[in-house]
Amino acid sequence: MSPTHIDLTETTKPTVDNCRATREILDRIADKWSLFVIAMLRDGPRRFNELRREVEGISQRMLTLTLRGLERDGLVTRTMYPTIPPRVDYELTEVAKGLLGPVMGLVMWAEENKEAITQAQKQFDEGLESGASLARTSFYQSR
Amino acid sequence: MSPTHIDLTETTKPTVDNCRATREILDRIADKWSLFVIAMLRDGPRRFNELRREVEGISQRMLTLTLRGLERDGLVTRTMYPTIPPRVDYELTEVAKGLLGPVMGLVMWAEENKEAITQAQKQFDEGLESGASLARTSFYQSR
DNA sequence: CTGCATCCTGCATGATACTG
DNA sequence: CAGTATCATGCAGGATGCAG
Repeated sequence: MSPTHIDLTETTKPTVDNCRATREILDRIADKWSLFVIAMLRDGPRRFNELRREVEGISQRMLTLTLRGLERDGLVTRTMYPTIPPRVDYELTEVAKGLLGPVMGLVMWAEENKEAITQAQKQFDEGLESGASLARTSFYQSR
Repeated sequence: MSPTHIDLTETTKPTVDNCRATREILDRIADKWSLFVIAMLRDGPRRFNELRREVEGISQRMLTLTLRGLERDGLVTRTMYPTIPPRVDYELTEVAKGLLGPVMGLVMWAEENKEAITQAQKQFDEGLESGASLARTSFYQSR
C-alpha cells in the first residue's frame, strides 16, 4: 500500500499501465465468481437461492461473500422483504450495468471460442511430449 | 471433466447458465494476471521483460506461468530469437484479439468508475459500524 | 535476457453445522 | 429461505537461486 511514487508521465498509454486503482478494481471483479453473478443478474433482480442454483457450483458461503463484495463496491443492491420465509433480492446498480457490456462480451467470446481453446490446449500438451529438446518438462504444465 | 449431463433445455438463457466449458474458460482468463497481460499486448508484440515492467507488480514466476497458460490456450504466440542475449516476443493470436474488445471495455469501465467504487466502499464500511442492529459483524467484512 | 526449479506462506474456497 | 460461524485445505503467488 505504500504509494511508491507512481509516475504517470506523458509516456503512459491511455488506459492500463501503472494505475493501481484500476488494478484493484479488476482484481476484485475478476475473481472466481463475481463475473458470473453479475452476468446472472443481467436481466433483473434475483433471489439468493435463485442465484445459488443458477451459478451452479458456487457454495452458499461463496455466494454470500461474493454478493457482499459486490454490494460493498456499489455494484449490487440488497433488498430485504421481512416476510416469512424471508426473501432477499439482489439487483445490479447503474454503475454495474456499465459493466454488463464487457462482461457479456467475455462470456460470449468464451462460448464462441471454447472448442478452439480446448483444441489448442490438447495440441500444446501433445507438443510437450514429442517436442523432445524443447523440454518444457513437468512442473510448468500444472497451470 | 465428467459430462455430468448438462441439461440445455429450451428454458436456458441464451448465454451463461449451466455451461461448464464456458465457466472453465472464464476461470482461466479471469485470474489475477491474464487480463492484464492481454491488455498489455493489445498493440503489438512485447518482450518478456517489457511485460514484466509494464504489468507492474507481477513476479517473474507469475508472468512466466501466465504466459504459458495463455500460450497453451492458444491466446498468445511465443517467438524465440536465438540471439545473444536471447529475445522472446509474445503476441496475441487472432482468437485472443476477439477478447480485446471486452477486456478493454472492462479496463475502461474500471477507470471511469474507480472513484464511485472506492466511495461506495467507504460508505458501506461506515454503515457497518453505525448500523447497529443490522449487525453484519466481524467475519464477513473480510472481503 | 529469459526462464526453470524449489521452498514456503496465506488466502480463497469448500464442507459442514447452526440460527431466525 | 437466507444467512452466520468454524474448521480444514489446496493452490495461487512470492522470494530466491541457478542455468542456457
